[in-house]
Amino acid sequence: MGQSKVTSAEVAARAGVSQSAVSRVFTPGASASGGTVEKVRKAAAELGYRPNVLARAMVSGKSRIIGLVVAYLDNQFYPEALQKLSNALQKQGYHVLIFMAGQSAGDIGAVVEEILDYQVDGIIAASVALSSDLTERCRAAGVPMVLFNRAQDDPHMSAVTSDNIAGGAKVAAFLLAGGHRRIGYIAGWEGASTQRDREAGFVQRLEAAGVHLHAREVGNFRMDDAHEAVLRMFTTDPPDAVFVANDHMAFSVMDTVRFELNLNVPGDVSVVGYDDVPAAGWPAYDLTTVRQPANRMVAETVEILLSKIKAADTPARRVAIDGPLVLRGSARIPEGWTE
Amino acid sequence: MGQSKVTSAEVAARAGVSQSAVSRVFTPGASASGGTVEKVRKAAAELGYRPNVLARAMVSGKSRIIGLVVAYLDNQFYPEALQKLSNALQKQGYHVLIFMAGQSAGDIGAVVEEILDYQVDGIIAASVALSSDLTERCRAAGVPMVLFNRAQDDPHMSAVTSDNIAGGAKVAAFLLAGGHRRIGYIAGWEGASTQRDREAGFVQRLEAAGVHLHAREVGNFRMDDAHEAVLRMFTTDPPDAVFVANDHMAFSVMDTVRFELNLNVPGDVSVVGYDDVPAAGWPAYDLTTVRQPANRMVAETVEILLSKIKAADTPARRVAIDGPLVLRGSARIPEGWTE
DNA sequence: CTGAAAGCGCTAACAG
DNA sequence: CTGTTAGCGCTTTCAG
Repeated sequence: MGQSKVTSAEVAARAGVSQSAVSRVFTPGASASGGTVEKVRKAAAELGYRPNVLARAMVSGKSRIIGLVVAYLDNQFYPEALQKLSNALQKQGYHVLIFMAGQSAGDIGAVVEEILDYQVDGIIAASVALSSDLTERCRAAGVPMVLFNRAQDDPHMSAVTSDNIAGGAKVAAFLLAGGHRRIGYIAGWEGASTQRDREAGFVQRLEAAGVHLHAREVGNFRMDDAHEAVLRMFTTDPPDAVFVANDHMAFSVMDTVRFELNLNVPGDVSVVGYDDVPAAGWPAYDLTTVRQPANRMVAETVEILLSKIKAADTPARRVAIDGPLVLRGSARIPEGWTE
Repeated sequence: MGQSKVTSAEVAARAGVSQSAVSRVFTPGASASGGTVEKVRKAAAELGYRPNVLARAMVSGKSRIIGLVVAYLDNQFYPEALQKLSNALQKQGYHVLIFMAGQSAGDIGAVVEEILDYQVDGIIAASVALSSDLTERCRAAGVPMVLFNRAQDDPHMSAVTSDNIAGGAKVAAFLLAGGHRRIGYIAGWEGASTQRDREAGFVQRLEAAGVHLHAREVGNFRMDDAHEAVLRMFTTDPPDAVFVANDHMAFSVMDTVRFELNLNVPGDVSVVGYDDVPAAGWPAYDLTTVRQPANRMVAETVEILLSKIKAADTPARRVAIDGPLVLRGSARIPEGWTE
């Protein structure tokens, strides 16, 4: 069968030029005369030649592969991000090698090693926390990394998130303005910076108005945990509003409140989420939520990563992008509220 | 900086053996004495050595990379599949290089070429149709390919789907048993084999009972198109049941029927979907649907692909896996119905 | 079992 | 601009 694998040498032979001439024609920073280019292109086309990316990677040291670590694809925010990330990178001539990380921290280490084995040009870690020796390992290997939708204390680690503190504060202000005073919070996984920041911004703003959190339960960013959490929260002295750390859990919260507790949303209780995933806009939920500006987050991530790839000495950047509170029907809207 | 990139030669030097000895220790089909293995492993550990996958790929001709082409990650079925696919492959020592395909057919060609450039060991095409010259191109390149959740007429092309014809038939039988006679169908994108098969199985079973499709509109597997489609379908002589070609559209259909048409589901109209994505089980939709057995589909896909990689002469296989109709609350359940 | 040697396909100096 | 010459880091004969 036609195991075609055409090499540059074969093209060279057919074009009557040297092998390196062929290489030059296919190398962006080229330098070949019009005649050569034409002859080579013709021969290449006839033979169906395409440069072997791996061989190129070996010698150039650039694989044009970006390793992407992801954990949960269940939360619709991630597939969306993955798609945008992949598209943006593709547009720049890079491709994404996917690594599914288990939740365990030890597991993550193995995953990073595997990534490094592929000589990736960079790593994007979405929704995962890296230990400091892991980040050190990457630095040692000379592979830039940027955290997506998660931040870390290490100032040398680039990270792109939405402005979770401001987001949490917005929700607090909104709920307060709506007249809510018995406000509950369903937390995400406590190891996540996003969870901590959303809660911090939220609580701070509440406290600033002299309002204390009425109730707090942990949902770990999981629907089932969120389900249990709401049930606990409503057993005694139910809140009149609940801020849920992400939309994914908020759907479960709304369903539980409506169909198990038989309460009306937003009549009996207002629900606000975070992310603005597609389903938040579906009429069945119509969830008021803080939008994570995925497009801008992706653009920033790609830009930071690529500049670090181009110049290793580019300083780390930590970006928190502001996202709007999207007003929908799951929470009472204060009269005259505008933002 | 510690651009560590340790090579096998360095390990060899430190271990006091030849470079090829190091290679053997790290090559599965090895053959090295216990002493050598130990010395090498020790030196490698001390230096933090790991074989360069790309270099290995160059000489061995096996990159252990699988190219995955995907189009829509909006339909939750795909992220789920991607996750399972990636995990299963990872378990076998392979990794997934993602390629987002635009919808245009010409675009797909470019994507496949790019994939080939990476010397992938195999290709999984999810939810995309390949032209025959493209499949020919892959065959010529000696790269096996299997279609996931989409089939093609070409008998030489391996494909894994659920049994869409049987699934469609199940829905028809169920709706008929429920006493429905004015049955509508919202089609997916007509270029998709899944769409055609689901409809064929559905209509055949209906016809067998002497029932004609009451109405038919096209939703293209898109929520917005589905929205328009339902609206059209209900303007005159509305159906009392609707089979929607996938869950993704079914959510839009349910929302439209409930919140725009102010009809009751399943009171006024039964709705049945296809896929059984996570959201179908959420109380807000509680969608009766045909389950696509993702785990088994993934297992089959991986198995077919890997055996083709191991032995190029492995014949193509076309698998259609049966999935159950999952009974929930969006459609009237016939009395005494059991399946 | 082990080392030496020959490349995989390509890019990057290096002289012309 | 072009051809020649080295390798990238590794696996794989081939002798020993």
